[in-house]
Order: sequence, then C-alpha cells, then structure tokens
Amino acid sequence: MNTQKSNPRRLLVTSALPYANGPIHIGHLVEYIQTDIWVRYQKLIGNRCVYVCADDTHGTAIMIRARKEGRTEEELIAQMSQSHQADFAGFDIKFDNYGSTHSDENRQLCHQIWASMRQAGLIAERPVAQLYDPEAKTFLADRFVRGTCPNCGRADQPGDNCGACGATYSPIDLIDPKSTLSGATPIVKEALHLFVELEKLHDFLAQWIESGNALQAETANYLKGQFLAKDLRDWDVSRPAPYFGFEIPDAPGNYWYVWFDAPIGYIASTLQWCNANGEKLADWWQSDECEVHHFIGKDITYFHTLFWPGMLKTAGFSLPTKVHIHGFLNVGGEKMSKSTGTLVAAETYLKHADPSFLRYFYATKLTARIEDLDLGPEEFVDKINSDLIGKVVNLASRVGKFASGTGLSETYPDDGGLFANAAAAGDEISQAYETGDYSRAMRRIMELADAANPYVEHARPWDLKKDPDKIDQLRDVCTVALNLFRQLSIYLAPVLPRLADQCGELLGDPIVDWQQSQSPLLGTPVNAFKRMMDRVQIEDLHKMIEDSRVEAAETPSTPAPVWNDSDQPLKAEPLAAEISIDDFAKVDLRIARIIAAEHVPEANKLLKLTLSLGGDERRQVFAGIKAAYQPEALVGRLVVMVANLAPRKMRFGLSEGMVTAAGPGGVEVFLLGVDEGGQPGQRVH
RNA sequence: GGCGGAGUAGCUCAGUUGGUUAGAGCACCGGCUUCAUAAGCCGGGUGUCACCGGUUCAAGUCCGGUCUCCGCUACCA
Repeated sequence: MNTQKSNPRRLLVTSALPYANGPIHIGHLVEYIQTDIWVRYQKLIGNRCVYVCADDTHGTAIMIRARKEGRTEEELIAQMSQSHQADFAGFDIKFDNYGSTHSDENRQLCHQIWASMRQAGLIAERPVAQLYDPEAKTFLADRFVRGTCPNCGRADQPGDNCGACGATYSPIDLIDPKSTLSGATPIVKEALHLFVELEKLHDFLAQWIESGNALQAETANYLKGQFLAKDLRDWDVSRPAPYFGFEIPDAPGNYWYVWFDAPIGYIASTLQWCNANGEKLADWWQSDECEVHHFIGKDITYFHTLFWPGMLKTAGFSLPTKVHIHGFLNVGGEKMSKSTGTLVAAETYLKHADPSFLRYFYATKLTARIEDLDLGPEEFVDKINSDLIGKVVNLASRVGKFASGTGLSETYPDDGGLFANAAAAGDEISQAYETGDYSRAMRRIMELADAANPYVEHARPWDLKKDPDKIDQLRDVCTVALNLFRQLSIYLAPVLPRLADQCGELLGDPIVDWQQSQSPLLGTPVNAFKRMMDRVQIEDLHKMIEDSRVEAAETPSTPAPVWNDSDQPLKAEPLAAEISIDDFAKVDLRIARIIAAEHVPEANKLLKLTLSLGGDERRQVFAGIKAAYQPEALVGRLVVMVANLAPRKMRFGLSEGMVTAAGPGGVEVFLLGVDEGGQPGQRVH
C-alpha cells in the first residue's frame, strides 16, 4: 500500500441526499459518518478528495407538508437544509459543498441529462390512471390513500398493500378509498406520464454490473437475479402538476419525479463547488482521472445501480467507480422506532453524549459488507470507556503532566520496538480504511494501544520524577508514551478529528498527514495537558432514549394527516342521556377472539361468529356485519363483546351476546379492535 | 418459496491458501500499583468452533446434508 503520495488519486465522494422532510437521526448518521471517515482518510494520505452532498427537496411529501404548515416549499426546505447542516456539523461531518436539489445548477443539469435521454430515444409517453384528490387538488401517491382491502375486506389499509392479509394491489382497487390529506374520496383520473425505457440499456447495465468492481459481489448477484434476469421495466419519471419539483421542459404540466433529479444533485453540488473554487466540472465527472464514489444505504441500491448508471452513461458522465452500500442501524437488537425512543435525532444525541463516541462506535461496527449494525447501549458504553478513555486518552493523560515539564527528547529512546511495530502496522490499517473495513482498522489500532500502556507501567515515570537525576529518563519515557499516543491519534484521525486536533495542540504539531505516524516527533516542548474526553455513563444513553421517546410523543408520529372530521355522524345520532358510572358498570364488555366465522345462508345481514373468552369459554353470536366483512378475514381477530347481554333466541339460533361496532350500517360497519397485548376474557373498564 | 449472510468463550468478535495445546477485547475472579479521568499492570479459559456425515497423516477452515437466526425479495418501484 502506497501511502507516499507522489501520484495522488482524484476522488469525488458522495453520501445519499437526506430528504428535506425530517431531521437527521442516528440511523442516517451511519452513512454520513462512514463517508466522512473515508474522506478524511483519503485527504490524510494525500489524495485529492472532494465530498459533496445536498438536501433532497422535491416531491409530494414536501409539498403536502409545506401546505399543511402554511408556508412555501422554499421556506420549508431552507429551514430543513439549515437544520441538517447544523446536525452534520455537530458530528464533525465535513462536506466540501452542501447543496440542494432545488438549485439552478441542478435544474440546468436535469435539462441537460434529460435532453440526452430524449435524444437517445429512451423516453416513452403513455397515460396512467391514478387516484386524484379533488379537494386537495392533487394526485395521490400510494401512501396517501387508505381504504378497505379488496382481498380480505379489512378496513383502513394502506394504498399499496394490506397490513392484515398481505395482499398487494393498486390503490385504484381499494374499496372505499379515502385520501389521508383531505379525507375526500379520491377519483380515478388519467394523466400522461413519461417513462424511461430502461430495457434499452439492459446489455450495458448487465455488462457494467458484471465486469467492474463497482459493486460488491453480493449486490451484483442480487441485481442479476432480481432485475437483469428479465426485461427491465420502464421507469415512470414524471408526475403531473401540482408537484414540487422541476417542470419538464418538453412536457409542460409535468414534473420530474424526485428520484430523477435527486442523484443529479450529486453533480449539481459538485458544480457549485467547482464554481466556487475555480475548478472544471468535467475534471470531476467526465474524466478517467477521477474516481466517483457513492455511499448509500441498501434501501436505495437499485436507484444507484440501475437508473443512475443508465442516466450517466446516456448523458456522457463518469460511471461510479464504486457504490459503497451499508446496512441499517438497529438499536438494542431491534429496529429503531419512535415510540420506544430508539430513533434518536442527531440533535437529541448531542445533548447527552460526545459525537466522537458515535463516530468511534460506528467505526468499530462498519465493514465493507452490507450488514445491519446494532447499537447496544451497554456495548456502546463499554467500548467507549475501555477503548477510548482507558486505553487511548489515558496514555496521554498519565504522562502529560510530567511531559510539559520535560518536553520531548532529541533522539528517540529505546522503546522495545513499540513505535516501529506500530509504524509497520500503518499500511494494514490504511488498507482497512481504504476498503471500508473500519472495524478491522479499529481492532488493529486498539491492539497497538494495548501494547502501549504496559510500557508506561514498567517505566514507572512517577518514580523517576522523584529523583532529579533521572530527569533524562523521565523525558525519554514521556517521549515514548506521547509518541505512541500521537501515532494512535494519527491512525484514529479520520474517525476522531477532535482527538487529532487535541493531540496536535498538546505537542505543538498539527496532525495533517498520515506519514506523520511513521516517524516520532522529537525535541519539542509539550504544552500543558488538557482533559480530552469524559467517560460516558449508561444513564446518559437511557436519558437520550427517554428524551427521544418524549419528543416523539409530543409530535405526531405520522406525517400528520389533516384532521377535518365531519360533524355528520354526531348529528345523525346525538348523544344519549347521561348515566352514572354504576350504570356503565352493568355492561360487562370483554375482549373476545373470533375463532370461527361463517355465513348464515338464510340471513342477508348476519354472520355467525364463535367467540372465545379464553380457556374453554365460548359464545355464539350473530352479528349484522355481513356486508362489511368476509368471514375468513375475521377469524383470529380480537373484538370487544357485550358479554352479559341476555341471550336472545333468533331464527337461526341463540345469540349469546353482541359484538361492538360503529358506523351507519351496511358496508359502513367498523368493528372495535383491541391494541396489541389485549387478551380474550379481559374486561373493558 | 427464491437469493444472500451468519452460527467460534457470558458479551462483541478475529481466525489468511487445512498444520502444534483455537485467540483478542470486554465482563468476571485473584494479586499488584497509584502517574492517570474509580484509570493501569500481572495472572486466571473444562469453548462438544450449531449438528451429522465425508475427504485427509491432519478440518473451525474443504465437500455433502440438516437445524437455527437475520436480511433482501415474492411480480412494487
């Protein structure tokens, strides 16, 4: 591995563009920290490296949110961009340029790339039927529609698939669809859409994926099996007005889908940087001399490995040299969630812990593979306290006070080969950074730190200090310990830039080059030692999670549907006369599980249900819900029943209770459900 | 169901092309030390290397099969 940069590489590096619809959280940070470490490493070894990013600002979600908050999209995205950049800065993530997809540069590049694609004959047009909200006056993406599943009859399901039976469908197939924006019933409306005929690039993409080393083998394999094995589908890249984005120049009234202009934002952000620094875009995006590296999460693999290369190829830009794909973050072994508070906002983290800790922790977890990583609070605390505090910082701390009196020796003393050994490990550590195997790099560095502390122990500087005749020996011990510390700080500099700065300050020699790790610093004074890091407590993390949970509870968890419920239901059935608590107590409501449900052939409204109250307790109940529910879809569900209602003999049999439901009747009947955890037989109080 | 990954000490993991008695860190126990941020040093491991079978002088490592866990995917971009 050549760390002597007589011939530096030119690198253009990106992280995925964060969407301007929410704050940065610790899950996002995996990627930005991963990228920032790589960039800092490249700069440290002397490569020419430019790191660009931008806010991803377009799309329906932004439009809806701005509308809801009563401000313009531009105001919303400006504020978001500011907040994102503050979050990144708080974690020492340092971009060379941070732009926006809503920029002149991006518009210009979108036009250019689009023209190339038109010219290449890749664009087709055809009508698409989509649900349209006549009140909000907008077409509805799948997630803005809810309705009854056409397969199982379960009410209030998302627009693309059923949460109950798992069926997938088009929102157009939903029974009784409702817009989550206005509550209105959407209508089906046709609009012209523009498509990229990706299949025309099939051979090129297959060859690119196969041949290069731009992708990990597992990703190439995934793409081959999942997409390239059959014809590539046309990619719908337009959205009809209204849409917050760029209008397509040769298709008035249509806008580019956010995923068209988002990756172009990489180039646009680079262009901004070029303009500000007197550079030429072509040197970075149209030159074989420049490598392009994308860091992304596994969820957006296919945008970056199919569409994006296709766009770049068609428009004559460089293809990605490498797409670095990482997995998701879990917390405590589980998916992050707002309700448990594990989805911690960057801002919230910073109130409770040092950003360097998260950077280091992620570094110990990251490899070149697409694996999810887990943040366990105990493991986090252990790693930080024993590695960073106990091994690395402590090394400086235990001789710092002596050293400011002695300074560093003129020649490097005998240290039993510690420095030379650690210097020799530089290439291996360097290689681990280069390949994205930070976990390996951290492990090697900690091995070096492990070897350094016994040296101090055996040299006993505290004894040497007591004897004025042994000042030279004391200086030598300090020289060794601080040089070993400095070596560690250099190796850790990509991960812990603050520690590198502190080390540079202590020794009066800034860390700016990986090569500094190869020779000791000698004959210089040592500044007064300043505390470098504080231990982290498990309570800090618990508080962080608790804060996060409270925040989530205060703000609506979903992108806030508009609650403009009609007053009709209440008018149709006014409130009943007041009753006492005792009156209410007479009604024994119980949770029951539907263990069987069948049609009653002679009845036109009834279903015959068998309810379980747990154990062997069974009730047969006839319920007038036939028009609203398929029997098969009911089996297994928990419902609320009136359990002490006098049995009533009906034409079809005895009904031993009543299942509670709301709604005017007919198809409009809605069974009362029970939240997770409720058990048959429990009383409703 | 398909594709991919993983299973090694209580926990997190390392184990290069098969080669001594399978390792590290943390945790835990004992001793020492006191420069340092209740930091440090020394010592302490009976682990069916998930299971079964095979190849081999030799298998954590190679081959076949089984089980478990995870991720992606299931005609959606």
